[in-house]
Amino acid sequence: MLLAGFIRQHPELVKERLAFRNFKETGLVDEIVRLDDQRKKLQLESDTIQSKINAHSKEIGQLMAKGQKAEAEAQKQEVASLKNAQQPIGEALSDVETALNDTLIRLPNLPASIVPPGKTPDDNLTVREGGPKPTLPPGSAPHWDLAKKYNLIDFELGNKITGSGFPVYIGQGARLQRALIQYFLDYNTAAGYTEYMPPLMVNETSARGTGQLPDKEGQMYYVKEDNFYLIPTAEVPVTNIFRDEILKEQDLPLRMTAYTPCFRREAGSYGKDVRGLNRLHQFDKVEIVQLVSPDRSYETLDEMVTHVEKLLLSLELPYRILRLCAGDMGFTSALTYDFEVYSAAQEKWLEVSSVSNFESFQTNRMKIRYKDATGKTQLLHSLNGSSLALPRILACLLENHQTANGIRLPKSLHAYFGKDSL
RNA sequence: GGAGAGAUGGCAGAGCGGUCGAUUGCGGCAGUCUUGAAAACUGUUGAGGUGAAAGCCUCCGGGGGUUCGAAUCCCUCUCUCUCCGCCA
Repeated sequence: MLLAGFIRQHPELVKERLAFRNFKETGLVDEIVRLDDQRKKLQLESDTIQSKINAHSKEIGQLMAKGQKAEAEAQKQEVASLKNAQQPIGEALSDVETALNDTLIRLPNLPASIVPPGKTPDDNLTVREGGPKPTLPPGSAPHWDLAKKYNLIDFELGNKITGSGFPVYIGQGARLQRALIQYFLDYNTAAGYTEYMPPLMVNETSARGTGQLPDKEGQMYYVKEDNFYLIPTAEVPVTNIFRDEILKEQDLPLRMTAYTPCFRREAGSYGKDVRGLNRLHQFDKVEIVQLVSPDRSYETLDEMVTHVEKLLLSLELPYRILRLCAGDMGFTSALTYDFEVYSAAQEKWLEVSSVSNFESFQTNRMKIRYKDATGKTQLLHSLNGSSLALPRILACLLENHQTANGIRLPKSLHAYFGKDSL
């Protein structure tokens, strides 16, 4: 969440940036300033009384030691009246703090200066395109037909076992999944990312830390018995590794990568958006996360974009990089680049990675900090991206590389898959 | 799931209800010594709120209670360890 101190200092700037994001309730900004004023005032009052109580209590101890019971009793009376005066102030303070926090958590991140204006995906800015554009042979098919033809994925079987959006990968299909995961992880660790295997369920505090709660409550699978959430992305457990930590400057930057299945309820999705591998309730993804000093986060974002771009190039897929407009960005992000690959048979672009800088929005919630060169403790910046999400990559590999006698695999996968085609 | 023990600063580990934000050791940082390093010695070393600063306030797993006063007593939750049960 945003820092209350920053909002106090720049209320108009905050309102302007929130409005740019098409956030309607900019009045919350004034509300926050007002609540924070109250908080300070009440805290000062309460602390002043507490200070007196502490002094009296200390004296009572000394009087008791000297056996001056009568004087001690008099002091006790004094403390009792102070506590009476403090009680309503303390209650008001606690109410104000709760209200302040509840309000702060409703504000999305401020968009970075280079975020393009706009409200819908149509307003996103195409930064660049790359990769080979295929010319499909006659009789070419969308991936759900190819998956059936080569017996790679059984969607109906998934329906039987669980429900829609839970496909079953079979034989070469399963093997290709494994090959992609292995390839992506190796690619990331070669670039200096440390591999993690985190839990697939997280507690409420972790879900709150990365901002899934309260924003996306209904989008996560929830285990009521234990109050756990199934992770919608490895970002959640991996970023939370460093929650409540104060890191040393020489430990930075921290680079993490993790393969996990991801679980999303995708309430409200329908129609051709969910056909085949386009949108699933469970899918595999390899994620990259970085924690860096604030002055380096945008440089790091560019590095991560290049990192993902090279990975896509190695898969020989046509891609484009979009800088998301203010209205299309996620709640927690300051700047996001989406990667889309072209699904040649469907003739549509599919998002396969989303690389974002959250600045201190997440680290403020999670209290991920470091000691800078001057010894001052300050918040780190967090970034993450997919490198990469598997299903749509698989869809595009199948569609774009289909030939009359099989599906050709890009060179980068030959060793991992053990064959050059399927 | 049952029985018992425990949770204190980066780590280890003290702490009679009052002067404890907390003894001590290790680690970290700075200095002395040294050509340099090591060793030794000296000092220093948690976080947050408020304030220009001095200071004041809060935090000893989380929450609640008793008390003039709680790291210390009580309740509760979570977690860890030991034993038993179940089990990949």
